[in-house]
Amino acid sequence: MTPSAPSTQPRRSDTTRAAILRAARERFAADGYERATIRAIAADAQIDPSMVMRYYGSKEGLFAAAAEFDLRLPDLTSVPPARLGEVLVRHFLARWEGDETLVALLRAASTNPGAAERMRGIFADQLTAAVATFGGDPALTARRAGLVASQILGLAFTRYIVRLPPMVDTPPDDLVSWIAPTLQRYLTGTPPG
Amino acid sequence: MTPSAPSTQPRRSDTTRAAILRAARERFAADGYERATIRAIAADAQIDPSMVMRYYGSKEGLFAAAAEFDLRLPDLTSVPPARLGEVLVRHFLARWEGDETLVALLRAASTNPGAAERMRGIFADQLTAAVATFGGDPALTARRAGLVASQILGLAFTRYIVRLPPMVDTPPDDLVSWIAPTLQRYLTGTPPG
DNA sequence: GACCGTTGCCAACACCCGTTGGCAAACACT
DNA sequence: AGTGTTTGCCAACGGGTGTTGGCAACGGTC
Repeated sequence: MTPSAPSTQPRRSDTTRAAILRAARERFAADGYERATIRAIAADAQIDPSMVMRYYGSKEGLFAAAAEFDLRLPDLTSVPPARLGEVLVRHFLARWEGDETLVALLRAASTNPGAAERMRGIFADQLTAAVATFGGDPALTARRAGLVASQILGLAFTRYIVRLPPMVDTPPDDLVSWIAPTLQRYLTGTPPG
Repeated sequence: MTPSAPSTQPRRSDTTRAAILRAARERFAADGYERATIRAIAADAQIDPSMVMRYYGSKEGLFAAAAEFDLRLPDLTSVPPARLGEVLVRHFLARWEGDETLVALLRAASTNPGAAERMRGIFADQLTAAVATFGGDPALTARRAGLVASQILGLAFTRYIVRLPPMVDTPPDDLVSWIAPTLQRYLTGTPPG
């Protein structure tokens, strides 16, 4: 049984656990939740499928462990207010390309309620909190964060999931130049109407 | 066998075919491609699962028929150039709320390669063509269309799939006000850099 | 060396899936 | 009335799924 105390002694099976998690992230990112089978993940990790069950309880539990994620948003108060948009797009692009966990989460969120719930949590909590740090009308922060999420997730969806050719071919720097002003306005622009 | 000539005499089974298609769209939109089972769709349409196979060949064939879709983009040349963004957001929002086909396609595109391919076709063909109608640098039209798609699909993804609370709660008119300037710049703005 | 928890594999269970073939009733047409 | 086609259902097949229990090998502890 998994001990309840956090960070106990290292176990001999830690390498296996890590191999499972890595294979799970790959499969979930490539195939989505339902098409990524425990058997395939176990084969990638070169262990028996029953090991996955022992260490993670169930497929849902494995996904929950594999989709653990932190946006690692930088401290926005130390960023020149006029460059907030640029910093954010650049950060998200780098975060997305360097870690397939977010792609796994994005793919799975379309069909798996738990994944959607986690996505909601990440963007509602972490992003909204970051937006709230630099003041502004509190009644609007949630909406601003939502709009930012819509453009960021749309970028990821078209570039990494659907793979629209223009979005795949455009170099990251060009994407930043085009999209930064959008986020800038969502974050600091005066509300329309 | 399905006759090759288009629009032959109406068949007695047309109502069944339509019922299957309607149920399929609902299920695909609600559950995605893999979780929407033929058995469930048949149960919704109150017929036997084997009927689905007879009329649509396979699950892929059924999805292809259910995901037949036209953006019905208006003629953009008759729109005041300064209001292009507003017209587009409003059109997409209405199109999305009134027809669950697009939601089905969006959900399925995350995990089903065929669905992703069709999504690529719709946005690459129809949207790019519409963007091309009002001139501008031809080398940039694909990129402009891709950027528009990223914001539109991000809006749909956060509002209808992940259901981020701020995106769900914001009234359509407010969404139009916020997002229209984004599309306007992607469509007609001068390229950055 | 004896003991006990850990790690791993094998075989199997129960279930659900897409898909198929055959058969009865309903219909259309002469 | 008789014939051929269409519509529909039933039962089943083959395969893949998540999940479980038991059993051998290994590791550290006394």
